[in-house]
Amino acid sequence: MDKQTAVEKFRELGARDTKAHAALLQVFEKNRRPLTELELRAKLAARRIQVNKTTVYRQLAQFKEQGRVRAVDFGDGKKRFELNTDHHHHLVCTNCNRVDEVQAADDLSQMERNIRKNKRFKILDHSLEFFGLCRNCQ
Amino acid sequence: MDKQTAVEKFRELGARDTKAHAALLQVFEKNRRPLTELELRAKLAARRIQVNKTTVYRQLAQFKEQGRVRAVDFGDGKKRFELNTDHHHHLVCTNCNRVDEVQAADDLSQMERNIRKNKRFKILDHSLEFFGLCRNCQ
DNA sequence: TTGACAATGCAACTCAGTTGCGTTATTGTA
DNA sequence: TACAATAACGCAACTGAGTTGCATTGTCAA
Repeated sequence: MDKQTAVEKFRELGARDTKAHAALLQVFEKNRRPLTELELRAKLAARRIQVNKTTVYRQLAQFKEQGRVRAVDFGDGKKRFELNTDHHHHLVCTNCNRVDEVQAADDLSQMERNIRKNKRFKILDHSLEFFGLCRNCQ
Repeated sequence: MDKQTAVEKFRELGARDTKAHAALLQVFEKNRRPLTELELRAKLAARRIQVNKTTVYRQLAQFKEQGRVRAVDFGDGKKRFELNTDHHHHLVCTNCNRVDEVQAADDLSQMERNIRKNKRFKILDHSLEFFGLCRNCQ
């Protein structure tokens, strides 16, 4: 998608180019891992950009709707968001909280075919996260 | 594990046999799917057993510590708990919220071996949930 | 420049889950 | 059976993530 098309789409949606909007996308570009609202605002604050948490949540909802961003859940009661690029899974170190990622191979496709066939369940999405110890914490 | 051993362990831990304790385990036995605190208390209430939510959470923490129960996360901000029996994954219908399960085949073992080898990440646990439409909702 | 309306900030709120503390109940022992 | 130790309990108050209502500000196209 070239810039022209991006701007067109942007306008179509009635979205406007604001400071918080642009800054948030930059933070996501620079930190390619799932971030909480608190982490996002800390990153913004480091750039001397003060944004209210309500604003952050509303931008995130918009990004999600537009498919730019994806929600990730590590099961600790906090929503995390990351750029919706290639499909991958996470390796979460339960000791130092470091998050790495693994590209999604087609390991799951056979499982998904079986589910479709045996359970007649139509899969639209899935979440797969691994928890354990990173190389430094073992 | 026979009853004798179970009781011994129970005593070792200093745990006591209370109404809430026994009733909760019965609810888990009868409803073999992930349940929220609210659902658990509703099931208990149906049996004319009034239990405070604090008590439920404390029992759940104890069950988890003992390995009797496992926490499951569907990404909706609520913790769910189910009996920690065989390892399986969930099929969550995003329309009617019905939850089915699939036995964990060894589909993931190759992925886990690759992660161990390539990332030197030691996997201790993982969570895999599928979201989509059950046969009735398609 | 201006009018429409999207974006923002703020305060108040909801809801899941937790904590402190005084009370009650279970258990092993006397 | 009585008693002391202490686990379990209920209640109220709290925390923290996320949401909502509303008045204000900022952006954009005409």
